[in-house]
Amino acid sequence: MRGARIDRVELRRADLRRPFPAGFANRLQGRRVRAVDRRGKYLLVPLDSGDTLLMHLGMSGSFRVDRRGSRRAGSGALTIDRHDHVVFTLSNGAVVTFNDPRRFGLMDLIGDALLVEHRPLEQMGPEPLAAGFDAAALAAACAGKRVSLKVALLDQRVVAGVGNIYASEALHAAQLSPLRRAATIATVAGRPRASAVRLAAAIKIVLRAAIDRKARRDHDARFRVYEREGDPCRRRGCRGVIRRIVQAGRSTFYCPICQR
DNA sequence: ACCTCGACCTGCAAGC
DNA sequence: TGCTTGCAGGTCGAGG
Repeated sequence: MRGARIDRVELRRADLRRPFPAGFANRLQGRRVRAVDRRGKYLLVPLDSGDTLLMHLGMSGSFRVDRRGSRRAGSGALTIDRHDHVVFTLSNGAVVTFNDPRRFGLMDLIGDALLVEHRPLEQMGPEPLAAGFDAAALAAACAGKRVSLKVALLDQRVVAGVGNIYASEALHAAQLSPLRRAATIATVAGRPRASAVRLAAAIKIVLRAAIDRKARRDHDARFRVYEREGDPCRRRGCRGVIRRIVQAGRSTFYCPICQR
């Protein structure tokens, strides 16, 4: 998409999680894509018009890229799935299709002046893989929080982009119980606790490893705790059995032996 | 201001 | 086979 012009936008329904904004397709058509960025779980596509296309995949959203004119069996028409909701046709011959069975995804178009006031973006915590994210930042964000550590990690204001799988994975890597109050890793006397140091490092390691696996298209990815209820803990020397609990309506997986 | 809960949707697997 | 139930990678508004 980067550098290309958006020649055509086809909306195959009127809404995803929310309605598309007024004039969505018209405001996109003919515009050039300046960049394709990400902040937390949001995709940001600034355009030459001064608008930014804001997108979120929700739970089940995905993009597919087809090459116009590429050979396909039978006709030259591209196949359309019933959950293909938006089709972008680009000047470089690419056709980018947004598919989302559950429609928890989101597309919005926001003028740059208003973008800075966009609530979720404005309040979003630090990018975990950026230099600015460390034990001190994490500890500060957890200060005074009465929620559990697991629920705090899912709060995008604490740290950006950590979802339900990697919240559990990071806590296991840091050997911290998901049930602890978030405030228990907060700063004492100006210095982050060892638990905050471990958790900040674990988040980075777990996310980098996950991105790596995806980059290598390794679909054999094995989680250490996620979806492993009843299975043995994978920590060396630990004889624990992975447990599943529900926190804030979401599944949490952890080892009750090595996570404290 | 902070927190928890249910709602929003469809698809799939397990159990009966 | 066909029904029901529960669960799924995420927000977000209502209400406590």
